[in-house]
Amino acid sequence: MARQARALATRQAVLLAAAEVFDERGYAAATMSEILERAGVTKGALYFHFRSKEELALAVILEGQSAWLVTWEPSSDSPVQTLIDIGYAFAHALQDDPLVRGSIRLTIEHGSFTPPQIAAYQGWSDVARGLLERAQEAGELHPGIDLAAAAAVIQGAVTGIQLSSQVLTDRQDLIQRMADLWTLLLPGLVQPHALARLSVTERAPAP
Amino acid sequence: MARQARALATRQAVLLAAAEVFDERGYAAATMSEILERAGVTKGALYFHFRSKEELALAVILEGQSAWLVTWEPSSDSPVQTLIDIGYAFAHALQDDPLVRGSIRLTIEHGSFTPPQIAAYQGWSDVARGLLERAQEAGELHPGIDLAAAAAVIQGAVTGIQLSSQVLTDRQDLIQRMADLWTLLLPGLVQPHALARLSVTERAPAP
DNA sequence: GGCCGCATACCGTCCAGTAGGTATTCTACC
DNA sequence: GGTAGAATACCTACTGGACGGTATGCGGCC
Repeated sequence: MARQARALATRQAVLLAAAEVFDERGYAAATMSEILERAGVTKGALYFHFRSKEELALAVILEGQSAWLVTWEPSSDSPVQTLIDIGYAFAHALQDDPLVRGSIRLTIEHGSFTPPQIAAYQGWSDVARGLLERAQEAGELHPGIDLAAAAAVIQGAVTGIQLSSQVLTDRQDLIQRMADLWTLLLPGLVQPHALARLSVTERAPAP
Repeated sequence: MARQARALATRQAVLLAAAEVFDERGYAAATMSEILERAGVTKGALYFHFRSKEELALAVILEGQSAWLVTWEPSSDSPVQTLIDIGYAFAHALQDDPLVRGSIRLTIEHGSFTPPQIAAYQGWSDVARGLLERAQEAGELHPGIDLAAAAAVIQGAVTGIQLSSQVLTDRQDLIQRMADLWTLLLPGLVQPHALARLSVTERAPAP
């Protein structure tokens, strides 16, 4: 066994560099050479840790997903408030964490990695769906809401808003766009009495 | 001068094949060889009409945009109804028109073509914004709505829903997802009396 | 001293783009 | 209304370079 610390360090360096390059160029346009260069690592080192470009990309996707899931700790408020908070946490991860950025770009770029992509989309939907179920049980939603449909809409809207914000302002207005989304979306979802208790804009500025 | 009919035909064949391949593989992973093969055209012919791969992609983007804009004729109803109808027209174009599909994929895949991409995103926003302005003048919207923000949210949501639908179901549930979006979104946007007159689901089945 | 972790040099493939020639179609003039 | 010749449209064969991946060698921590 005895995994050496140095090995882990270079593995992380490669992963980080790969995430950056994949985020900037996309999978196909990214070259191993640029990843090597940015990681300050040679080809042998990289191919010792990852057997192919595709395996490296898959690793970026998975690491990015877990890296961002780690940051999510459910707030004790209403389920809908938790959903909103998750959205903002996701937004900040997208702004700050290169691994998450790379992971998202590879996920959005469909083509080569169908299974993990579907998992990522479905994962978001499932989280939203679960929270909406709890909200429905708590009587916070309008009656007759189709939970699966609502969860899918939220997942899609978040995806698209993130993408638009990236293209148009390099994600600088992402937080504002999320607030606008909730402002527009919540009245059709939650009942007024629950709506009044929600904080649509971000509550605590990121530390 | 004297554009020959045959030339136009091959140009169209190339454009169509390119749109298909770009749609399936993305810009970087698409190869000219596959485009040639699918178009039934040789390299010389292609490079006579398009000087480079990038120029070909730009042509696909532009043709796709105009191809889809052509189909849009404003209905005489309320501005918001027009917005809904445009959404459905766009959805059908995405399902049926290869040029539109390819154009959208190249647009979403940011990287090489920044100006036309921004134009595409902005264009959608501007159309939505204009219709919302008219709706506001007609007193159909809630007071205090931020038009620019609402337009941006709608544009982003449509983008994301289209993308999710593509990845998860190859756009088969796109129409349903659009209906779900409007169901959830409109209550936060338009006043009840206007809402009652809107048809959220698609009105006339596509011919 | 043995194996983990990495370095270097190299290979086969494939791809965008080009050079030059050939076919097709239009124009002009008889 | 037929034909020269010019412009347009297209074809074939090729090139140079870059890319992902591998074979083999080597140094340092157990």
